[in-house]
Amino acid sequence: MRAHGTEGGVAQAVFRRFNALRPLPDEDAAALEHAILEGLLRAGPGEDLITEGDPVDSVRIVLSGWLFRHKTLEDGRRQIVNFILPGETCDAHAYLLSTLDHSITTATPVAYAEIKRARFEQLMAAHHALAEAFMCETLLNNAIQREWIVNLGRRSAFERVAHLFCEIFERLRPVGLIDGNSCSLPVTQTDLADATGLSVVHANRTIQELRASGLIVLKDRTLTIGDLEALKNAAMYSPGYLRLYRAK
Amino acid sequence: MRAHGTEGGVAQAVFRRFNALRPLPDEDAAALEHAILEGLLRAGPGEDLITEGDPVDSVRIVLSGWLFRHKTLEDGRRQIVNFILPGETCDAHAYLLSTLDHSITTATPVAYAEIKRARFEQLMAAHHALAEAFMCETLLNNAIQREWIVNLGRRSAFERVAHLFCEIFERLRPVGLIDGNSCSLPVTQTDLADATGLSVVHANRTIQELRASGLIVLKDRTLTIGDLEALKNAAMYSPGYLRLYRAK
DNA sequence: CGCGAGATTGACAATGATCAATTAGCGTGG
DNA sequence: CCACGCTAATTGATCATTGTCAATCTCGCG
Repeated sequence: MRAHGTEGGVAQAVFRRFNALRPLPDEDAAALEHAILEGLLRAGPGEDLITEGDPVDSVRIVLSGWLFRHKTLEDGRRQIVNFILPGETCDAHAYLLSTLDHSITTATPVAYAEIKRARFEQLMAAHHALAEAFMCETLLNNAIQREWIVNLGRRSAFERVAHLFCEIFERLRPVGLIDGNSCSLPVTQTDLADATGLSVVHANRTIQELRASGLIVLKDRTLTIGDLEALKNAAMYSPGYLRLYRAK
Repeated sequence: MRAHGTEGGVAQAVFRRFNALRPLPDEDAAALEHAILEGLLRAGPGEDLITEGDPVDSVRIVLSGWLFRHKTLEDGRRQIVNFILPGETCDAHAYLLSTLDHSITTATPVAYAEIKRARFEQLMAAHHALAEAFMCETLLNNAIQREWIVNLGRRSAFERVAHLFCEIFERLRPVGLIDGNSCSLPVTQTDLADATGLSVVHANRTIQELRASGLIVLKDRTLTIGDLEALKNAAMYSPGYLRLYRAK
């Protein structure tokens, strides 16, 4: 079963994630792993993998490290539109569009696999379950984007930041990247501000409020959530949107 | 060429849209039109087509009328997460997920086609270009959601509302629903407020500001944009995100 | 030790929310 | 035809949240 990496291998996060989202037949998992191993790459922190307006001709699957999608207005206001966490795919199918509407930048050193469009399409054609799995991933991503819209439109600063922390924690869980009640949070407060639509100053004060209320500890790029239920309540977090996989 | 409805038929909006997004071979268009005609349905204004948490077992394609996707927090705060305009598809592939994470409600009387999952999958399997076209639609929808995140996170109230108007106008253009520099805007100010993350009162004041600055006329559910470029400038609108179709 | 990035603080300004009426438009029943 | 009742739009007054500006602080690193 090494083939689908349930117990190691560079693509472990990917397979853990698919297992939670939409389990793959061994054969499909093996084919994917094969494709991944063909295209291993690395990037340092702060590198742009894709810039808004670039044409896209491959699919990238993140094996380790964090990235974020972001868009910037003419006058410099920046909004982070999503984080991309280990095991996630940058842009399945995005090659169907002419260019990308946003940029993708690494927050940490990142290991990823690049699969060329032709190779990816061939893989999808040959492995139906794999095609469905990537489709599911796109749909889940969609659901996350919608929840971000709610977050920005209708939650207070306090709720927003709390919600983001809950979401990240729950997204890291299936890939095995939480450790007890802690997880890594390798981004600056500026990034958190840009993800929550706040100014840096206010993001900072909000984080301090969260600390003061005993809901989180955030230190040395590590987030610790003492009482996840309490944090979720504070965030008006509704669990549904991340658990959308079809039982069978 | 009646088959793909370029010049009439109930599904005209659908085919106009696909033509702009990703043109279909006649055969595929005919197959789609056939499926649409099999499943024609109507709904009155203010009806919920799908409610958050419902399982989804079909795809709905809107032939005429407006709907919106929305999510509501426990305490009643509501956020409209997108509008669904004529020619657009409610949830291609959504049946892959267990349940929907949001609700879809009609804003006006709506005519739509419902295609059952099995039928839809059969259609996709038989018509590759059709499958790609629906995929493109999902990706475009994704891009719109991201732009909404920027809108809510980084634009002022004035810019937000202006941006929403620009977007709606540009989305109605390919389906032939703009008339000179006017289009229908069949939603209440409460809906606009919920789409832009503002209070109704402030949404109202913002609309009045837009009127006072001569950028728009909004009366009797009709939006008129005197100078679209000026409105786009005021909105910090960047054109890229709606023009993502691949030239070839 | 000095530098630079990131975090933090204080003072103040501004955007947008809330509360509470009031007005306008429209369809219905008498 | 007109009063009533409803929904949507509008207004005024006030309050709260969040942004801006300008320092200062902390800490890892050469």
